[in-house]
Amino acid sequence: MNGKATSNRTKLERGRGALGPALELVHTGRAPTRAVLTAELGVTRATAGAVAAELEALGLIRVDSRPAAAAGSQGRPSHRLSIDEAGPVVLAAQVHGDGFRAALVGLGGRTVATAPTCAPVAADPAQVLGEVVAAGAALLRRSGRRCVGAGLAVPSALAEPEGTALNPLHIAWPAGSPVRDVFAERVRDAGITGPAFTGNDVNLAALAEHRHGAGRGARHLLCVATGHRGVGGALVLDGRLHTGSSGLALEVGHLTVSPEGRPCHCGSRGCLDVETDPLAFLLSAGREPGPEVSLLQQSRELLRSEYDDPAVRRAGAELVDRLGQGLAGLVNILNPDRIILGGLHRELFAADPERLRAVVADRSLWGRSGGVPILGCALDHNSLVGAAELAWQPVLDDPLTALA
Amino acid sequence: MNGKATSNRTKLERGRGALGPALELVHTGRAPTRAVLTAELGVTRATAGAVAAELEALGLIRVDSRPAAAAGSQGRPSHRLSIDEAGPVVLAAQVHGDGFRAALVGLGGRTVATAPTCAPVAADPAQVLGEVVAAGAALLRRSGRRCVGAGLAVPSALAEPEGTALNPLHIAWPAGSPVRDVFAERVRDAGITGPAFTGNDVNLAALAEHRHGAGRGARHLLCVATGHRGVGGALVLDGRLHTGSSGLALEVGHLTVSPEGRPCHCGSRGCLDVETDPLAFLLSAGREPGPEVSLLQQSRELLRSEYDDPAVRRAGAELVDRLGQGLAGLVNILNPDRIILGGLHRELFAADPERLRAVVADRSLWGRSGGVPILGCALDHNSLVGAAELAWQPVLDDPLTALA
DNA sequence: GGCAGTTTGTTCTTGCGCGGCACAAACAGG
DNA sequence: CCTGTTTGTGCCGCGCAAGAACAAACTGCC
Repeated sequence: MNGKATSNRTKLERGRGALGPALELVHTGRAPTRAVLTAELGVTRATAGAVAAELEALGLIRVDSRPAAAAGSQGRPSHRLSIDEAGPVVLAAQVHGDGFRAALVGLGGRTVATAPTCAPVAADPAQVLGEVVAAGAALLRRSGRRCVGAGLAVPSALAEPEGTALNPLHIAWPAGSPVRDVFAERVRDAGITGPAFTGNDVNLAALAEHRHGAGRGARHLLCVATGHRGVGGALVLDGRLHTGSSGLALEVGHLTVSPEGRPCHCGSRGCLDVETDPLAFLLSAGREPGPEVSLLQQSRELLRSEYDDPAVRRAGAELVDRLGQGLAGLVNILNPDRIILGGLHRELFAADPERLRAVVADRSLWGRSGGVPILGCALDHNSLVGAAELAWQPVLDDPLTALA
Repeated sequence: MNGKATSNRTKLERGRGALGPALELVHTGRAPTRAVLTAELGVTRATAGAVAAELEALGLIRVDSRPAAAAGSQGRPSHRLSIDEAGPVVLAAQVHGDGFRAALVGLGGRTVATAPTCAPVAADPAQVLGEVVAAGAALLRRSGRRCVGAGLAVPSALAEPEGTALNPLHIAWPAGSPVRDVFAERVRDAGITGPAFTGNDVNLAALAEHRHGAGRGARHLLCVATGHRGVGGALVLDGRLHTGSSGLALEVGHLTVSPEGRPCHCGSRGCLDVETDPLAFLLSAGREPGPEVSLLQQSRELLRSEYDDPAVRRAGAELVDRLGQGLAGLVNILNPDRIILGGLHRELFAADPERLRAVVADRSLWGRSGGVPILGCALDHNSLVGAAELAWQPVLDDPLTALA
């Protein structure tokens, strides 16, 4: 007993520097066993063992002594690594046009508990954020698990480093609301431990897809999505979100994709925003948008149930062509190695994948030689999971300090 | 004597990990003294001293024991750090439409020796690169200094990771020429020690400006330049060139900047390429481009000597407006914290800086709140210096290994 | 000129993270 | 049951850097 404790002490004091990278490997599913961890970290088995033991001692991961399923290869089977199901969680929150919601998310991007969506969103950010944090705090109390931080996804560009919402979309918040500070304050007031972070929803969706979804393994990942009105973009470079020097990067909505197109409030014509969002789809298909459900839902319904209608089909093809034009422009500038589409763009793409791929390849320089892989997003609630990623980041960077 | 040698040994074996960062600080002029180095590295004085001593022992920098000029502050003056003037150099080479040339470049971006420009550029890359390497080798022999690598700047996008020239501009090389391999081979054959690198000239100019020129201190630096025909772009993110996943990033020439504009070979109209290059300027000013000197020289001459002519002035303003439109589009996507212009764009900007600044601020989202600083490039031969940076990079990353 | 105060350089000790090695453990196959 | 292979563990030592104590070089004041 005593000897075991002593050896544990020894282990605990080793491998501090590699702790973060090791946890990130387990977190993103790239280190299923200790042997793989050893190889991925490029360290000795002794160091990897010490690191894994310390992460286990911190309650973050589990090291199975007996490998459940024997690996097909010969030699001694390696210990299986997994996220500790009883480990800490983070509070993830999202505000969007249809309401707001809170969830608890563990390591590995696993949603542990979700509160029902609340609607509508009041005009006062402080009130809404207070309610969503309260919902999260209730989930936390019920779960009895430790909380190490909180993340919030908002449908607005955020000025960096202030964290004020520049253009809240589909919610009646005033532009310039200090959402980052307000959220942090509400989190603190609710007695939730750990730091609080706020990010743009499309950026966070991209981050989540990169770590746990359709973007895994991509070096330069471009995400483009349209929800209700307008188009959002995000870029993950070498595993890190690129938000630009003041948080305004990837404002892709005003790329010109149709010189003769619809007028846009920006003063130009044929912007991606007004040519490829759900409203543009409905108008192109000759439908009158109704007020009862969201434009996105109406568009989805149209695409699903009336795709036989030539007008709908033609409208879809038109939007795909415009979207392809915009993506090609982005490809020429950013040269990503993968593109992920969200919202209506994902559905349009799914309806005719080859058309979009062809347009992008045709309009981008040297697109013929290869072509960028295009995929639909693969995660449910990816903005929520992305918000959780923000909160997990300090733990991934330095577990010892973050959990101290 | 013996004691001194022993203490030197001790110093030499310390501070290995911080060696690269320290050299980079001196290289980029951010560590003029040992005290500043200590602060920038965030280490103790002892460690910084050991690092500086080892870099001096490697022949890379010099540590002046007596500070030349007393600093205005009180306390003991710190030892001055400088690049060792007798230290190693790298071979830098550049090929462009008007010829090719070789130079020797030391640390700190200082050009040590330059061979005269040779013209014209033959159609065979192997021949041209053989000649330019031979010119560099001659410089090396004459200088008697140690060479630790070679870098080449070419006017073409390079496919990564192959290093083949995709679209050689203004030189009669076949598309797809394996310039990186050919250059490396010629360098090896000439008996030049150290690895050989090849990059796009605009990218390398951006890198040089970031480290030694108008881009110093910028986090996200965007460079746009026009030489003879077409427009090139480059992006430095957190000190590293962003070339995209296959080397094709920042192909900015086909951004639409004038929907009703001139037709472009890409099939579209009003591309940045055909609207803002020297040919566009001459045509807009109503001048017939002559064959005797380059389009860039004709444009510069026109701008310098006939700026009183209303037609020239109007043409300049038109180009600035188009360029501003393109830059605004890039700002919306990349959100850089500084923009540097090269070639004719620099001259047009210098002729009326406020006009371009106003257009960019007006056309970019939230441009009013701040506005991106725009500057002309500040370095002579920035592509050449950038090519040298490529060759220095291994030394900056790990001096001990690179010089072994 | 002398003295206090400040900043920097140097030496020595200490700690600790990790590589390397030897050995034990767990599997497959003959 | 033995061999070969792969993985986990305990132990040693090395290299890197922090910290403390001291020396050195300069400013400003008396």
